Amino acid sequence: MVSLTAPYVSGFLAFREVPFLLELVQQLREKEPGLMPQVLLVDGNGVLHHRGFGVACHLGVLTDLPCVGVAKKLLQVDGLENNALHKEKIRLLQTRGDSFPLLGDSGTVLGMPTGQPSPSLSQALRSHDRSTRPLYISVGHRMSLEAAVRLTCCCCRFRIPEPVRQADISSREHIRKSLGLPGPRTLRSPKAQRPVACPKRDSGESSGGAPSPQRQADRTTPGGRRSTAQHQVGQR
DNA sequence: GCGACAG
DNA sequence: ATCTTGTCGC
Repeated sequence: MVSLTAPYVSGFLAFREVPFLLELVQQLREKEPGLMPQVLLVDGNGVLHHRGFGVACHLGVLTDLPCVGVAKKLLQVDGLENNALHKEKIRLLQTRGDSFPLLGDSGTVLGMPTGQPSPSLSQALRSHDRSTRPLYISVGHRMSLEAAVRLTCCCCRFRIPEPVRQADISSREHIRKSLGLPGPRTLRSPKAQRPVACPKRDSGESSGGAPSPQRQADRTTPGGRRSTAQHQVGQR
């Protein structure tokens, strides 16, 4: 269990979560090196970021592990917009694995002018046949966008890649068992709501024939927090 | 008032 | 992220 102190500010997610993710990787490295994953699926963006360097890039550089940014919402940056045109493109993704490149209008890659058609470093991906909502995959560290998209898709039993999904589920369970037991909403009684604690405000992989390369994700802060005035409770 | 808003 | 309301499939 960890206690997050830095507030969540869009564009600065890494400053809030990376210290804890890094510590986990380091502990794994010294205590269970055999379980060290070959790649990390990070709940957040890689280069699809205001400054081209999201949490997946931070963690990748600090751990020297290949990282993939897996976001559930489009970070509208560099001219990218979740507008009608974008939604139409999403609608055209027919089956799992279908994707399209997200190309900003800056004409730069990682902030460096190319003077050439900029290669996309992120894509919208339909990860499952049964889910219309896409995943926004972006290069984090030491992996091509193509490999990142394929790997992510191969990890999807449902919309969210299993490593991220399982981390999410277990972390929420851990929080539920420690702090009160809000438990998942039953959806039974329409009027069963807990009192509000806080009034307002605060308010490179498949080498060899050995399949099953990656595993382990990182995924951090679940939801639990929001009790005192700002933020606490992390997990794992 | 309205749009944005990775988690 | 969290919260609501509503729909659909198993």
